[in-house]
Amino acid sequence: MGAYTHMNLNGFDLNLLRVFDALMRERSVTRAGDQIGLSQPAVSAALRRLREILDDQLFIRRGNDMIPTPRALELGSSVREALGKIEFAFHKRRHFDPATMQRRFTLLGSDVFSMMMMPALSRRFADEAPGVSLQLVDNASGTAEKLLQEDAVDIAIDTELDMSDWTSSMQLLRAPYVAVASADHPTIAAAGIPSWGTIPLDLFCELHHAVRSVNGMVKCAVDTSLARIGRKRHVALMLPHTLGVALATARSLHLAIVPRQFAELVAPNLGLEIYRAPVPLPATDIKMFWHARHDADKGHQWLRLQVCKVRDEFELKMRRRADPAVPRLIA
DNA sequence: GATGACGTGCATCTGACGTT
DNA sequence: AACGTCAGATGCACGTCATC
Repeated sequence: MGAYTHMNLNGFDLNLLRVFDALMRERSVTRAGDQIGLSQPAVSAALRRLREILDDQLFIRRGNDMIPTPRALELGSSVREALGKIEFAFHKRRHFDPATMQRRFTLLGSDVFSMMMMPALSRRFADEAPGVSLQLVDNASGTAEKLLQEDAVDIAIDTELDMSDWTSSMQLLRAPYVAVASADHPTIAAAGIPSWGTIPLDLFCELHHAVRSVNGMVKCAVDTSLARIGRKRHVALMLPHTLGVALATARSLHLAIVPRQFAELVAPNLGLEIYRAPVPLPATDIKMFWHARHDADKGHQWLRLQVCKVRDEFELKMRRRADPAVPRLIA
């Protein structure tokens, strides 16, 4: 840090930062040039000058990929942030008004997110930004990163993903897990387990489970926890959506592990009862991801703010309903 | 007008990688 | 192993532009 404090910027071509940023994004000299309107030799020459100035290779060629050095990775986010601020300063509108915004926002999220957030989000948009249309696409395909890069979606709501460094993100929810079963499940009733009671381990493993799985693979924290103590559960039903799992569970003798917020939302309407699992179930962090190119976009900022507000409202509503002993839902 | 910086297009070399 | 393909690096000639 100290070395930069006295860095002389006289004669430093700030366009080199655009080249650097494009290289960080594209990992290719040719594609970086395409992106910022320069030829490949021009980008190559700019990279040579950057290497001289920073005394670092910055990108090392491996096949058809340009791998950033630790120094480049260290600089990447700072350069993006600086360029974002410059772009923002040049393009910001003096008076941003959601009421006059004409735009379509596409969000990527699960049916759980859809049920928890979309009704309130849609109300907010109808009230404050009537010219904006919202679309939620299912995240079952597992291609969030690709869709963000292609600008096919504005925001992806998902669990902690191994995203590229061109994404920005923020924590949205912490989702603990609970077990749900039909409120008149005879075996659970016979065992005398109250609502929010813990299902005994033997019974937990004997009951048939319904799980959400988009690709037929079942790899949940509950299975890991069971395996650790030499036990396993019987998965009898796999469905691609959590709501489908909840509906099937309500109308069968199955047991399901679902996010707690979702369980609390649907249990009263579906005739489900909520229980605790006999093994520890680590909570999942749900994050909001977007492309860093939208960091300074006023409309996008407003969208992100609305998602956070709806999240806060939802949290408040669920805390009012919940047992005071229940821990906070949001990290 | 001379000069320097920086761009382009083109040719060529080089290395990685996939295919045969 | 040989070959083709792809993409980055480099050098060259030349054009444009700003500055002196």
